[in-house]
Amino acid sequence: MLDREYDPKDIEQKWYKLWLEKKYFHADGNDDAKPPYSIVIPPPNVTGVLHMGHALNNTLQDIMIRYKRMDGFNALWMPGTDHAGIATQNVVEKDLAAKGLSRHDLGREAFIEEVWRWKEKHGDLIINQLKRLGASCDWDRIRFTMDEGLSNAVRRVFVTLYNEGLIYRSDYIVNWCPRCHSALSDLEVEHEEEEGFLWHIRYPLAEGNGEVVVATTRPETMLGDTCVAVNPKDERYAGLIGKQVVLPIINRSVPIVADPFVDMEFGTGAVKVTPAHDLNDYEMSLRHNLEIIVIMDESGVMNENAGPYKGMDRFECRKRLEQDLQEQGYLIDKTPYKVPVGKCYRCKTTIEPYLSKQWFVRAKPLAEEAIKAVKEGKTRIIPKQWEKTYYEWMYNIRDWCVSRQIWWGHRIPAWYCENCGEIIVSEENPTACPKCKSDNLRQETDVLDTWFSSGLWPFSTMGWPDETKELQKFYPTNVLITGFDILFFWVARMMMMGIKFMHAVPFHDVYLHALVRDEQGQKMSKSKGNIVDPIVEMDKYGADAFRFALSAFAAMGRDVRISDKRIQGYRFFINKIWNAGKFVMSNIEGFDPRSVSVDAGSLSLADAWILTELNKAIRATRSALEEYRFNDAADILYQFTWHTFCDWYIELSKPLLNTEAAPYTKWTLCHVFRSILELLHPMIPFVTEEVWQNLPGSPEESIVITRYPREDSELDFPEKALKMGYIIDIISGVRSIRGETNIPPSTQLDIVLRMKSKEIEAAVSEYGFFVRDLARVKSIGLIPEGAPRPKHCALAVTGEAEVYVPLEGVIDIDKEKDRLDKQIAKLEKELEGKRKKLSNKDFLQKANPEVVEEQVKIKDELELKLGKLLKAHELLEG
RNA sequence: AGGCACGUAGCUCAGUGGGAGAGCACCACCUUGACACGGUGGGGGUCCGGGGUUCAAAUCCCCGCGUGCCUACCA
Repeated sequence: MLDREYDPKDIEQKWYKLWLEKKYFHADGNDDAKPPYSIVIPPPNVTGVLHMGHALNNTLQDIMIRYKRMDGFNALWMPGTDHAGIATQNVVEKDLAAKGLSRHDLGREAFIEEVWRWKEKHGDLIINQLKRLGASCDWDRIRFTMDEGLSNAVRRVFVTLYNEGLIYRSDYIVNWCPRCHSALSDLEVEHEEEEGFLWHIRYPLAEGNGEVVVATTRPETMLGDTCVAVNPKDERYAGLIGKQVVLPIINRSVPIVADPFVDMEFGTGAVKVTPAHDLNDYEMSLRHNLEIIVIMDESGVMNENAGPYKGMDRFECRKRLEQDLQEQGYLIDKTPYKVPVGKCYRCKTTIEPYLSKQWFVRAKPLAEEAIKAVKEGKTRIIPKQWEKTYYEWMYNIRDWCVSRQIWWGHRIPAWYCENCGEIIVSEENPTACPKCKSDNLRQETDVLDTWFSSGLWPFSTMGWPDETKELQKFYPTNVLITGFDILFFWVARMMMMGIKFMHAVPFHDVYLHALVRDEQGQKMSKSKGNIVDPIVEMDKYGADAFRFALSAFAAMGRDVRISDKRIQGYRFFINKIWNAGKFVMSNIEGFDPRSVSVDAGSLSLADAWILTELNKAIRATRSALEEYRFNDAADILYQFTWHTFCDWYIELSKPLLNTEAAPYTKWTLCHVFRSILELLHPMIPFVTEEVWQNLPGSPEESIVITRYPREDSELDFPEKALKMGYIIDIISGVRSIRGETNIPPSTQLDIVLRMKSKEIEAAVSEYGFFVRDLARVKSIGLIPEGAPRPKHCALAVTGEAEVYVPLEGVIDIDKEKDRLDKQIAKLEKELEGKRKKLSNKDFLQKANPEVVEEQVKIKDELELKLGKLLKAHELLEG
């Protein structure tokens, strides 16, 4: 028997523990009887804490995997965490800093050990939070991107790509974070517009009196200028090309060159060129064989090439330089200007374009295959609108900078021979240079971008490069569920790597869900203080309510707006289920569902109706889940559970439970309610298990492994369901009159019905008690069609009946007149539109005949209803 | 600069060619033996503006206006 109120806390823990003990979540690699179904988790950062995005993402995955598991699949949900190079290193460095230490104090090896210790200590926090959410991952298989197996995969991939010329090492301008002291890929830079300035600076000619004025948003880079460029077509500067100008302050002479890249319209049409600190300038320097001068160190501090500014931070330098230029008369103009600025996605520090030697993946050839796979439908991107974004990025893909100057991560398997300069890239640590046999080898200190290893996730987690039974069975995975924000970061790279190394796409479907925002649609951030903490929500309302809220809002627009209040709303839904459970249980005590065999003949109208409705709900839910329409699935089940089952069927069952048909009603109550729990289980696993366990005659030891409901044609009774529908309409009609004319619920009514057909009249005669009970009616009179209408009555017109409620002595007749007036006005407006449409010759000629027919039918119905209402109004007059 | 979305009831959003919908909020009534975390009934909308296609447009097309987001080597 269930407690008075539903209390999630103990119940959630109890069941999750049992599910683990029973190993329900474990997918058996040797089970060949069931078809496989697999999902790999987007691995959260090992240092992470569960946020709303994780909660949404993992709830959706759990819904799919639980659904498929129940539906007879060998379902594998592969879990794990990501080592998150920069993020994790930052966290541990911060921790050290609190003790007054830097990573350099420890040295590389000791620092890495420290990170591992940190991981051991805090790494399972987010895993436990996922368990709290109810995630049914196969925890026996949990992986970490730095595990030995996965690290081997990384090495294999790196070496293979290098040997095929798809990885190369080169000097290039990269996005440098002066705070993280590392290069970043293009994707790891966030672009923002900042309020800045456009400075106009005078560069005097080396010989003679002329000058060239350049415009720049970053005056400090002037110190590294190696030329000034103008457009060859620009007549203003035609005579100056080839001459020298002198850089103010540092008095270095640089040439004026002509390059078509220069936009004549912008600024003065003359560009200062700083090859070491700007990508365009770098490329221009290659075209003109220019000198390259690096003016900052890796912390963004000016170096010896900056002359008097050496040792200053880049922004301090800008200020001082501006002052000096001003004083010495070189600064001509300074106007406010919106400047695009790149920021480090980890620490928001302004990125410095910086010339350095880095490792790159040649992305184009890999991208081509990844594009093809989607074009050919081998992988579907859902919703489809994202396909275009995917193509757009893939077509314009640039080489991927994969080296990072940090310590935590997969160290690049490359060695440099100190003797002959040979580069050795190998899976095994080399002992001697293959070229000069020297053993004086130095290993590359850079590590790989975290996304490099994440890109291998769908197959590295399954044991690749070994040929495992898991790979054979579960690769490609069925679906990847993730946020659209990492479409390029992760999805695109898994596609490239999966196709390259497995010769098959990593997943058949990619479902991209929205980002979670706050009530006002704002991105959640600590600084805004608008963070909704999943753990807090689960503490307050339970994991089920929280999960249901997430699935209900999953596909609404592009954002998921979550608020405490909405979660509370679904908490009420959980409680509703609980209470329905209490009702069902108390009424079927001692009843064995297996003692009854149901058939069309034995079932009452209400039983037949709800069973038919159940079939509809099953069909709709399944198709919603198959198409990842999580919100639809949630809506359908919310509606069916609350309004169809609780509001109508439970109420209808009450009178039935006192009749001799009671066993059938008990059976139906039990069957439908059990089905509801099973249908809902993937979304709200805990409460459904608790209630389900209390129902008699459950086929399995847990709802987790019971069969997901399927449509049952044996339990489909459309004719009876239709009749039940008519009776429901009559009840609604009476209630409506009662409500609108303010007849108190305590007043028992006498009503008179006039039915369209004998058949329905018979049904109403047999099941009049439904109307009496649910509409609080004392007596039901039946009059034949064509018989005179009773006087002083309120009228409700349904499809199959006219419902008369005598009002004399019951309420104010005028109120009923008002009510009818309103309905008449509404109908007349509608009718007018229809008549107009149907008198339009063009419509009759050109519209689809079925449409015309339907419109005529609607018009007839409206007219009939209107006629009855007008008549009723007349009768009220007396 | 280009791209992708979005603009429907007070709020959050469904609906995507033929009778304007849901949840929450609101109003009225109701302590009926599953549930007041409840029940019953109800009010509320120039479907952003303008033009076009069509017999018919919230729905398709174009142009505005507004709002998000993504991409980009605009000094």
